[in-house]
Amino acid sequence: MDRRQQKTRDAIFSAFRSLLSEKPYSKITVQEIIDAANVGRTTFYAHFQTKDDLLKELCEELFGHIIGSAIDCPHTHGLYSDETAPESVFCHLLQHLQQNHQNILGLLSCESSEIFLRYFKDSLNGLVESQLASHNKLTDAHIPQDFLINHISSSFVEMVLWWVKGHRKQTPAELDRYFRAVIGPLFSDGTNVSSIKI
Amino acid sequence: MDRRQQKTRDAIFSAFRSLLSEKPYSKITVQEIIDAANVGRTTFYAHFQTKDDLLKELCEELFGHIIGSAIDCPHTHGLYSDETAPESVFCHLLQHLQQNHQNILGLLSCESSEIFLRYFKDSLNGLVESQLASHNKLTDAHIPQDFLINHISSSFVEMVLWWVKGHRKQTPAELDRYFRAVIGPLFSDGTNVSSIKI
DNA sequence: AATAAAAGAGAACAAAATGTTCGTTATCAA
DNA sequence: TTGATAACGAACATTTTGTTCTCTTTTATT
Repeated sequence: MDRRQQKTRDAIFSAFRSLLSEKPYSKITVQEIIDAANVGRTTFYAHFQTKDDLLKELCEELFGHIIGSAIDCPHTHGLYSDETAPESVFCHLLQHLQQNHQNILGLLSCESSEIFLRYFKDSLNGLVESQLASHNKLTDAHIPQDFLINHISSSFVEMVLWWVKGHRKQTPAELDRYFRAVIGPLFSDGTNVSSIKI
Repeated sequence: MDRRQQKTRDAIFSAFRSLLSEKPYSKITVQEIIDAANVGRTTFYAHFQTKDDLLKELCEELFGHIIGSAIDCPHTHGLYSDETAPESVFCHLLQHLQQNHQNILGLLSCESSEIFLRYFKDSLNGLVESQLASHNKLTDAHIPQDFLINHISSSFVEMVLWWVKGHRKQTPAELDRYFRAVIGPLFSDGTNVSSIKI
């Protein structure tokens, strides 16, 4: 790809994210974006059809990468840790999020966070589903599988939101413990809230 | 209040909600609202400062009422049922939602559902907090109280969203069972997913 | 029934934002 | 070096917003 294209694209993304940290998505105009990015109006519309299109492409870039890292990572094994698998997928995700990866947490706490959270949850659903399939330890009390998937990924996303709203006072390991405390009891291997290691 | 005012207000709300079921909030113009409501432009701005203001007032009317009904209802007792309290708060809420109360479920599944879900969750947080206070059976495994409140109300809201997206195939009682199955184990009274009555 | 006050209708308006077109200039890859 | 491509910038029609004005209808009160 032409260097100029990539440069312009990056400048627009950067300006857009900077604006998102200041004001809600709906209040941001194309004019503001191109002023901040220092590109021409024509250039913007050559890259993105609309402002919505820009937002969509940003989401895809961010969450495609973050979930991809969790799936590919060889250190993660299953929903939560045991002797053979020292690190849960979720703990890995939390660490990855905290390592300021393109400041994804900033976007999750911005005024337009709903948009990003929706993308985040949709991305997570696939991950959770595959984890449930490989760790088929569910206590089937006639609870639908997709209800559980939705419950688990929603809980994770909402926990991350709670975390960033509260200025990230906890470490990823602590958060992982909270998460296992509320999600762990749903599995049949005896893990219980009262037996969580602290 | 003058009948004309109430009539106009209702017409605008009604038109707005009808439009929300067709297209996302951001694509709805004031012109469309006043055309559908059959009121003049001046009239709209006499009632609402902006389109955002209209949305806010609609949310307040809807969720203020729905949560108020849960708090006031004498048949609800605590987070989940026992012999002396045949109906949980959440089951009552679900029934109330299903009784097509101003079609609140339609709004929770519309293209702009994020907005309503946020209001819904914020309203619920207060309710959950009061319930936790009166039923102080939490297993305190050094898990912050506000984390749990967030987890519970988020789980409820996300369950409702999952429900309406799946065309409401379950009854409120079934949903209540699902909810207690994933939330119940967090309490110290011995209720466990494997002991849930089916 | 008469009347003053309040509410709405309808047209017109400026301002802001959108998305497009065109000719020109700068930069890239070969 | 040179043809191709990307960006610039100015101008433009269009849409949406929010306001202002005059005129008409409805309401509550006497």
